[in-house]
Amino acid sequence: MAKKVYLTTPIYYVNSVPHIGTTLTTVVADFCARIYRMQGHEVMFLTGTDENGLKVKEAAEKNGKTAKQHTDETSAEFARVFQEMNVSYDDFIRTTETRHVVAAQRLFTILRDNGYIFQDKYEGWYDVSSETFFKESDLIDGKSPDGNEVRWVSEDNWFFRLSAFQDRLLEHIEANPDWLLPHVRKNEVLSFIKQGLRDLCITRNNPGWGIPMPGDDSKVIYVWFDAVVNYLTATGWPEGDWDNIWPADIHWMAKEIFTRFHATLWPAMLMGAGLPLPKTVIAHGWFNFGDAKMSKSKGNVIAPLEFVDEIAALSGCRKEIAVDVVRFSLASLLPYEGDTNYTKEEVYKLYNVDLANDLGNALNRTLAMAHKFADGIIPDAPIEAEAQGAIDQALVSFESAMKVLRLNDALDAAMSPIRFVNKYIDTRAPWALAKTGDPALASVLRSMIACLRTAEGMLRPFIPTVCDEIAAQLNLAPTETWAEIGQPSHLPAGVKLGSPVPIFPRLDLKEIQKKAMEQTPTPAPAPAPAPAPAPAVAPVAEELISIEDFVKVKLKVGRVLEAEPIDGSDRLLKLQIVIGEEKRQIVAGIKKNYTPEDLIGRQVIVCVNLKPAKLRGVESQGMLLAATDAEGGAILLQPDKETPEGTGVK
RNA sequence: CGCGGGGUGGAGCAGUCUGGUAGCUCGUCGGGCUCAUAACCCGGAGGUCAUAGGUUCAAAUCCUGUCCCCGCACCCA
Repeated sequence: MAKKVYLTTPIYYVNSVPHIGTTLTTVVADFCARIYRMQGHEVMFLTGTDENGLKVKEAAEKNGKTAKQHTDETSAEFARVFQEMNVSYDDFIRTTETRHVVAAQRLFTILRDNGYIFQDKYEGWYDVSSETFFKESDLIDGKSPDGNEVRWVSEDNWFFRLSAFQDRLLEHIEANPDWLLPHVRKNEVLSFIKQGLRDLCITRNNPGWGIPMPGDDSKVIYVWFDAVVNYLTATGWPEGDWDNIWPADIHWMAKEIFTRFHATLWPAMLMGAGLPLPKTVIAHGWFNFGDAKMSKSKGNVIAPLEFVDEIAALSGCRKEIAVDVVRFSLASLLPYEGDTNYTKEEVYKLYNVDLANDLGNALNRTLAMAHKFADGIIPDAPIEAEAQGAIDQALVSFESAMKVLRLNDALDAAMSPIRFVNKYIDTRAPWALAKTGDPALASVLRSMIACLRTAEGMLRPFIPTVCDEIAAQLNLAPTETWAEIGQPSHLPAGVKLGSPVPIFPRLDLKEIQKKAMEQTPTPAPAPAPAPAPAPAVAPVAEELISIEDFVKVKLKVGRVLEAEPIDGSDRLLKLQIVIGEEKRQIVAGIKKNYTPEDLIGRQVIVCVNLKPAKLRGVESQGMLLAATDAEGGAILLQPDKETPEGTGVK
């Protein structure tokens, strides 16, 4: 039996729900899975969730749930979104599953037996606030690179001898130029490795959640060390015919987990265990969201399923078609090397231009002409050389794009018969041929239909539902294998074509823009001169919260005692604030508009029950309330009159 | 000298590795067609390829310097 083609996405961290970026990675892998299946391979497509790590436990407890409840719920949400997005995964792994715990421990043991994991009394500088170890040479003026206090620690831990693999990794990269893709990323990895790989501390003290280290329950395996093993777990390793799946053919991911983990740590682990390396490791870039970075506070995070519903509602297309619209947009806007903008407006444009005007309309006009000039029957006539050439070229371009997994270029190739046919129709003008009774008409019509049939096959991995619809309107069976695309037998003559029904009703972009303007009151360039009552539409646009929700936020009056800048930060100031009896350290991003001198002695409003966070490694125990100016600078709120510190605010 | 990415017609990008007529999508202007979802097709205008220097017969592309922008540096695909 031929080895399966094995494709993976990263496992997603269960502390957030899937957004358009998560969906991008997963859907891109799905494109590949569907392409390989059509090309006759047996495919194993894996995705899943990463559920270990201390933060998972903390997040669960914060929400009053057990870690298990929390991970069950979030993991199910990922699975639901992927299913709705028509992602054809074969297995969904969760790192809390027994099979994974067993595999991770097993690999740990093998590496230890092979001498790549060693116990050491760790002695070195430890930055408590960022929970990171530093070398002597990393320290700057006796502080961590982030400017935090470090302390000398000496404790038992377990290390992975990553440094032992430096040369072998470099050799492997040199010997396999397309192992790491795209090449810009490969270059990053090369320079990262050449800087020197350090042995990695791969155990942590057991917080009661995580995979216990074999032979020592007081430690758990470091999350990243366990997470990458999932790719091996899902093959059944070390039992059964796992090597019918492993090695992975493609690990897909986004760029931030490429260099450090998938292009160095993971291959080194495999080398150390004597296991074959994945054949291709590839990272895509990020989506940005227009002017603004994606951030929850700005509310510009695109939730995939909501966006699907929105497209369906705006255009009137079916929801399953809207899913394909989003899939199409992900392929089309895929940030292969750099980052790229992903905005709803951009997707609407793609919808109209590529899907409605080009693809939908090409199908529509072709079917209409076939009915008008050939009784709706696929003519028995040769395909014109020009059309066949375009079809062949599309297949060739597709193939070469897929060699380096440029899915955006592959999509372009799949669309090319459509772009061709629109020109072709214009050049050959079937209506004119019909008028003069030109015998070429049958060939021209058949050529047009052949282009659509080709696109139906080639676009199928990207937009399967749309392609089903195209096949249905052509009254042909859906294309199943890549080999049949472009073959004469794939387009039987004499078939009675269906009637044209628009798949993508055009979007009225002007109307959408107008609506968007109404919903988002344009940010006032200056403070509004007249305190006009808030427009009635404003609360509708935002989610309403109850008074119970509001009072959860505990606000108090405080006074700034001390203020000092934080090294290396353009925005942050470290403040000591007195709030009644209490004194707190708060880190605030207000350096743009305030100097420390401005602040000392000043009264401020503080949110006192915000979860403490570390900013640049400095603990912040609350948040100052402030307005945001046009440049993103902060404008602090303060009581209108002197107020005793500690007074509640609501 | 923290790390990374980038500066190419009005907008968004490709081309840079492997030097050789500056390309794509949108917009804009003009024309064509009438089969089609006011869609489709053709053509025009618009670029000193950030900047200074160097290498070369030849530079957006290679080398050196300078300026500018963005992301990261909690978390995040």
